Amino acid sequence: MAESGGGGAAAPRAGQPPRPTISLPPRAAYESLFHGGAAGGGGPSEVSPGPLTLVSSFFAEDSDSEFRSFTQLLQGAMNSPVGVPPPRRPTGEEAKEAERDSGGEVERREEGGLGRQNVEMTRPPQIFTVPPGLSPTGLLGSSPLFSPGLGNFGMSHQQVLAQVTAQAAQSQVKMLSEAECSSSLSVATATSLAQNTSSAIHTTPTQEMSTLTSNTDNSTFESAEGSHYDQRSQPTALIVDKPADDGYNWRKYGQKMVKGSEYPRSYYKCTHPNCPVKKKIERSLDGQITGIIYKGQHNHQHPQPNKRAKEVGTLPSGSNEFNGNPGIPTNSEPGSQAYPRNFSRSDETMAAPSASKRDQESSYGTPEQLSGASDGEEAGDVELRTDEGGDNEPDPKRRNILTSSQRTVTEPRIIVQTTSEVDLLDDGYRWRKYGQKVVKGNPNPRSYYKCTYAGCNVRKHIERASTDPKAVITTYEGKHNHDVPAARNSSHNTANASGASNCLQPKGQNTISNNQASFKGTYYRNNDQRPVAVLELKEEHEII
DNA sequence: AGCCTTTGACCAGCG
DNA sequence: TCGCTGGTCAAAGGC
Repeated sequence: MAESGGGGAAAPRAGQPPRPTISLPPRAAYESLFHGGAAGGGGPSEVSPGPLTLVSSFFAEDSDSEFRSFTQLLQGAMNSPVGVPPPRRPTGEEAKEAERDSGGEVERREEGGLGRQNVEMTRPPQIFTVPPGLSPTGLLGSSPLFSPGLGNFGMSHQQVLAQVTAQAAQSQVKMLSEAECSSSLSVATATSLAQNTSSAIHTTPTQEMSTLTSNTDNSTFESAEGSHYDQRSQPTALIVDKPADDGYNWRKYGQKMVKGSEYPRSYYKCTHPNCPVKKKIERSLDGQITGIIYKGQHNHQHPQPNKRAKEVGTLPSGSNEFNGNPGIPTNSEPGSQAYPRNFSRSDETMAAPSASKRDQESSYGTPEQLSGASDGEEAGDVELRTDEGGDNEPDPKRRNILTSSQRTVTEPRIIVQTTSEVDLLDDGYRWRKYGQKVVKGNPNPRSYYKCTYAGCNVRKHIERASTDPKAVITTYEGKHNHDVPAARNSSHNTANASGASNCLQPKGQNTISNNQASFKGTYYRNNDQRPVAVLELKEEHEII
């Protein structure tokens, strides 16, 4: 009890620096982005502006009115001072605020302001210049696209931010598995990614990103897996009844319904002796994880894989472990096999939705491999939060929150994918470049591609960070109305056939990588064996 | 037998 | 001071 501080944890406390704020444009302003003018009524069939456009448009209205590309925004985040961690607004408050804001001018505090501020950038030099997930996070998190005032999205952009970040983290975690198998991959990079992501999240000791309990019928964030799932009606692979499989052993010690959320919150403790790490998991009524919050740092090594190996074979097809890395040992412990040693710093890193606890343990052997972070169903929104301990805690407690909520996905779909690999286009689909543009402030052009499949209007934008051409943000827009070309698909399947084969890095499949390591996030989770490492943001287009 | 989940009760912080 | 809320405890039961 003493450690938790009760409900007060969510409330801002005296002494904490004021949270930066971001004023969102009037609802109509951004709604017009979707509807081409008057707010209201939009439908899935309507042509929506690309996410980049949305974001850019939003920021264009903001402050300097200068066009900002994803990269620019991201860079802004990257260059943001580390300090001034904004306290996180409690979920309950957000919910209330969302209600208040639902009608008009919206002003929200951007905590964590990944895209523009308070991004802790203490990562090592080799770390990604443009941390995957971080950039889009900041952008999207600030984007009116997901603001609560937009239809019934019901998500604050903080939530969105958290989600995106979480997803990014997930993706990063996933990449870790690849890193482990592939000598060509740099674990450090993955780590850095995670760090970046996490750092962006845990910007304040009391920070507590809102739980993603957004209305399931209006907005959707989900991983690519979810996307695939949705597209191909894949069997459910993510009914989660377990805490995220982060490789550690957890024991549930409580559950409670929390205000502001229709979902119950479960409390878990790391079972390791004297380990102070705890995590809270919120689930939807259907069992899907809507949020995971890690608190504290593991003071022990990551459990040895073999300990869980016994259950590996029992992993239900439907169990998706969202392996995050929630409690990565604070110190780069050599013993941390499951997770890259480099993760050490990101003690607070990721979590992932997962299946039941036992299942998750079973997957531990290759958590990242199986991670699929968010697959189809589970993939809803994933929010990874990191809470740091007290302001001056020697051993800062951090909470990693990863929330996901199941949502019905409809178009438009926005997938934010970060990758440093050249294989950006090879995601299983066929793409045709139809445009390219050099964005102000970024010497690297961001290219536009369209799916070549007849009748498919999916497009994706690829933007490279100005600071590092390999740092790429891929944004998907639209939804494939067809399956992935067989050839590539089979390839994936093959790779996915066994855990070891994950190292094959089949091309395509929403690869995610950082700019330094060729991480190809081929995370197979869906029954169709498709990689699910894509960080995807889906928005239900039922905007009112 | 050990570990875990469930669940109601209790405690503490906050407004 | 009281009520609300979140977090934790701990007994009971299950696997």
